[in-house]
Amino acid sequence: MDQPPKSIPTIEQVARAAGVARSTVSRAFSRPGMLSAETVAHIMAVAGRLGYAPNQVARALSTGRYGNIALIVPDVANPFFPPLIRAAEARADAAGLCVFLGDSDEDPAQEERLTGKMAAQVDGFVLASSRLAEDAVRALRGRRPVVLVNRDIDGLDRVLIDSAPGTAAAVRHLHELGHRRIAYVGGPPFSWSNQQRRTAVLQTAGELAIEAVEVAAERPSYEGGMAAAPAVLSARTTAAIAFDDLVAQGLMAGLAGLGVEVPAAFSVIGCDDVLGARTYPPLTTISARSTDAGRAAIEMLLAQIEAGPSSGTAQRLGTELIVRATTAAPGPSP
Amino acid sequence: MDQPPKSIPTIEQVARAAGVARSTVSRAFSRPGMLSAETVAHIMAVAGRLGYAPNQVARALSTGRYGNIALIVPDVANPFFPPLIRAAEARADAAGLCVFLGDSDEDPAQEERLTGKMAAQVDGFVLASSRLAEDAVRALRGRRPVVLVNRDIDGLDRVLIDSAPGTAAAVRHLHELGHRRIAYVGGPPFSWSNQQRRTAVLQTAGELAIEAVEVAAERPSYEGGMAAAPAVLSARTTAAIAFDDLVAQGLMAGLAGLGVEVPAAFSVIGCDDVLGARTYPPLTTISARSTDAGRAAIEMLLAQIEAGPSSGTAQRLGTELIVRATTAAPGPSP
DNA sequence: TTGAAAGCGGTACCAG
DNA sequence: CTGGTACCGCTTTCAA
Repeated sequence: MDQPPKSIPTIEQVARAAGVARSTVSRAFSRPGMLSAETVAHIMAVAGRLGYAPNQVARALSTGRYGNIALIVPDVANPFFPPLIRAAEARADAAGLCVFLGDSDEDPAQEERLTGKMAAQVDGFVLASSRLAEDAVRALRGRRPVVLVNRDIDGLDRVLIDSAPGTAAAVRHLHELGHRRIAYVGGPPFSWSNQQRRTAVLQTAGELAIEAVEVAAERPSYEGGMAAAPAVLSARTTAAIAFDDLVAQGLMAGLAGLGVEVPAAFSVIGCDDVLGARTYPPLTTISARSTDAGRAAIEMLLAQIEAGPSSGTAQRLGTELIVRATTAAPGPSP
Repeated sequence: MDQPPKSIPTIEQVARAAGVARSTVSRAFSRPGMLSAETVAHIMAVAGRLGYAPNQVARALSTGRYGNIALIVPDVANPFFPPLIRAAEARADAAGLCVFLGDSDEDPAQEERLTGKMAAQVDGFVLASSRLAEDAVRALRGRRPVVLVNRDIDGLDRVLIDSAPGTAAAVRHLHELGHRRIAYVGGPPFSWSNQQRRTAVLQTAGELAIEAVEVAAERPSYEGGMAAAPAVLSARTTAAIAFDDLVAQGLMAGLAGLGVEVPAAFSVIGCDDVLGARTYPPLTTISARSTDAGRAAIEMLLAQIEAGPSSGTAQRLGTELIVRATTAAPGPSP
């Protein structure tokens, strides 16, 4: 009983229904200013009634502009990315672009496959936390406009979430509370973000003349944070700044399992603010601005698509400390 | 010093250089079996020398097959969706398709805009928890293959995560623990998922002859759950099943704020298992299988793209209870 | 086995 | 301001 899917309306059908030429309909959509207001209104009404939308593929064929962009992330399920994706999507949509999403599964080869497949139908790429080798990125940007997020390659447009200010504020906050020996529970050693945070902790601690020790979380995950709890304690610290919120959350769980109360006996600070105030107690953390990053990346890409290859600008997004309830003055030593 | 991008070769140039017709070149690439071996070899050689590759967009315009699909979700940042998106992406990618991601922002109008924009460049749609009116969905499926996730429209292909078994198991679990009066903290009244969970709670409670009261969370969020805590307590229940993990998490926070310990004084069960074991204590919950749902949806869509419109199959995914640490025998009444 | 030509759905130039 | 028409690059009958 199924109707054969009635084909989607074309510009021709709209033109006929509206009693105008195809070119007029085309103009109503791309350059309405060229037409009289009534004509536009009439055409739009007819188009709306028919459920017409310009066919991007046909348009692309004739203009060489695709109206699509690609967004590649290493792992959609990592809570850092969804807000970024959402913001990028929204901004691109506002500019009339459709978004291809690619998940590289943290794998450079996969990322390269994806970019290759998509390059033929997009006007540009946003690569978030790209795992690609530097020359692969450069090669891609030779074909299409590219914007990087949290990856620092000279000569390319990029938006960098600079966690240094927030991290420094976190160390100061701990210092003011009275902590004199703190831990940094680190993430992936070669990650740009990790290096940045680590450096900020060490440097600020140095300036304040307090001790900072580094404890590695074998993986930047809840489990990794949990497993780091004993090491953090045995390092005789009274507070820890974690690579990200997940690690912080795991650390809190590990601490709780060891009978150490947060924040009474130990203070914890996360990073990225992906958990909101949803932990108990609510986690003090460093803002990540992934939403801003997503939007900014699209804006840079749009500019590049408009104006041609840019000389490669780095846009830095500041961060700050969000004090909630996992930090307090150091308690009696455990 | 940038070379002006040397325009990429077209089929026409290859044809001329090879001294054959365009159609012959076309066949060399799409149906080489139709040509003599020498012709093919010759054309391929010339094409190789010129660096020619068929233009996908032009090909799509003439064949009507795009090699793309669209996936629309109400909110990328809702933790239920990323695993689904990830799985769908992976499955589609394995089939050689690129995925457009759309975020409807919970808004039917926006969802309609997105589908309209994408319809002209995709071979089909997956609508997850679609907010579209039923006839809008039907209209869309009139134009393109469509698969629904967690939306039950007769005659359409759909994959439904059936939380009834898991929910029933949750009620039984509570009953075995000794609870005799429990609460269901509900979600959006018209949501298919909510109705299903609510029904399962009420029915199973009836079968076991225990009392179940419904408490509405004004919003299916952490805050909503938190705000429901007083109501849950004043209903004199000793345990609650929440619409989803976020609500459960909020409820736990609300309870903690009221000085009620979980699970000693009150038991809590979530739904969807989006938090893993990452709450403290780890949340007992009902599995959601969103990963399976994402993969299954793509598979149904592929089948539909291959074989033409289906008669509309519902694929149901079972669920089960995951017992962690937020449930225990009822404590002394608060 | 190969060539010629008619689209696919738009855009943009050229008249009027 | 609007209509007519030649493309965009490729696929696909239809003939030869």
